[in-house]
Amino acid sequence: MNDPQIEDAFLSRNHDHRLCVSDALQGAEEVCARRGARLTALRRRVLELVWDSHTPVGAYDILERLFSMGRRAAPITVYRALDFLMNHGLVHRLASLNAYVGCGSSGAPHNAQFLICKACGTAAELNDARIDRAINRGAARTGFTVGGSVVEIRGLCPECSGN
Amino acid sequence: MNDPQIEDAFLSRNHDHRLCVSDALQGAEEVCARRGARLTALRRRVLELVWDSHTPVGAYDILERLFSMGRRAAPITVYRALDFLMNHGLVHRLASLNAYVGCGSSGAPHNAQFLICKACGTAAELNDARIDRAINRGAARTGFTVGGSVVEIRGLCPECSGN
DNA sequence: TCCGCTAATGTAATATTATAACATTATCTT
DNA sequence: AAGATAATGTTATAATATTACATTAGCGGA
Repeated sequence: MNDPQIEDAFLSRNHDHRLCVSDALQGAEEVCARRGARLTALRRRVLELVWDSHTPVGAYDILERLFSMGRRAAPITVYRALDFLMNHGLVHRLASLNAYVGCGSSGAPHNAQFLICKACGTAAELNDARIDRAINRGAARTGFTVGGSVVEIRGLCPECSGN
Repeated sequence: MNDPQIEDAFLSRNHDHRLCVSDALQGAEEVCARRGARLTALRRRVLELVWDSHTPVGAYDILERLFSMGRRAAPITVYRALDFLMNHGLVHRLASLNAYVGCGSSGAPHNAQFLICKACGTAAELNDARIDRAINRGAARTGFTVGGSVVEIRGLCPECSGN
């Protein structure tokens, strides 16, 4: 952390991220209120922990962080909170990582595509209608009726691909 | 199994499947021979068990079946065989199911899309270049460099969607 | 306000999937 | 046959997730 440019980038990214987290939490409050779903303290804290991480977090990471915040909890507690959050489209699960990320484009449960950087570990949500369309068409061609899809793309994010 | 039509379909499917398995094994032999890779008895048996199943199988299912064939084995044994088979493009892993399927369009490791029927559990490999293209373009638009992708589509296969 | 209902969380145990570390055996090369 | 390498065996354990049942918290109606 000696290069001032890197440091700046880091700080501003951190700052952005903090904003992002509070936005996400506020958004979540609203979504839940609108639906009469209860965003309890525990669920809120789990959502916060998911957002706090710059990269997808495992359920047991969340568990540890709860511990370090002084909250004793069992795995099931975390999984239940994550289930709730996923049902309300506030969090996604990445099957290829067994990990969870906050959902930005929230409001309802939905499919999305994820761009997972194998260098820095970040997972960006894509939501590209063209990919969905290609999937729907490809499936339809074989007579398959699409319910939902898991699309997780591994590679290098713009920052890490050295451009 | 009283409807003769269903029975016929089932039998012919089974028959096809048996053909399929022996084709797959023969193909695997050839691929491995060509590369100087050793398709040992164990690996061959694991591949056979994967193909024997009409639906994706878990590593521990394979383990059990090895036991029931009189072969005592540890989990790691199965995982190693599966690793070998995946490295040679003979088997795919379905991340959303933690399960494995035989690869038909074999010859080399590659990405593929999977159509997973939530009614009968079958997983069909798709290999649709248009989906790949959509993914590459969608990713490129964000500056992301694609290494590989996991595409697992859940829904109803033609047989199960009642058409 | 209090009762009773439901949803949420706690608690304990365990299932399921996967890997690490090191020993032994088989196979290939020379 | 000896030595090198690849494959498998053996044991233990890590990492992820769920089941079953008990308790607590929050809500709506008498």
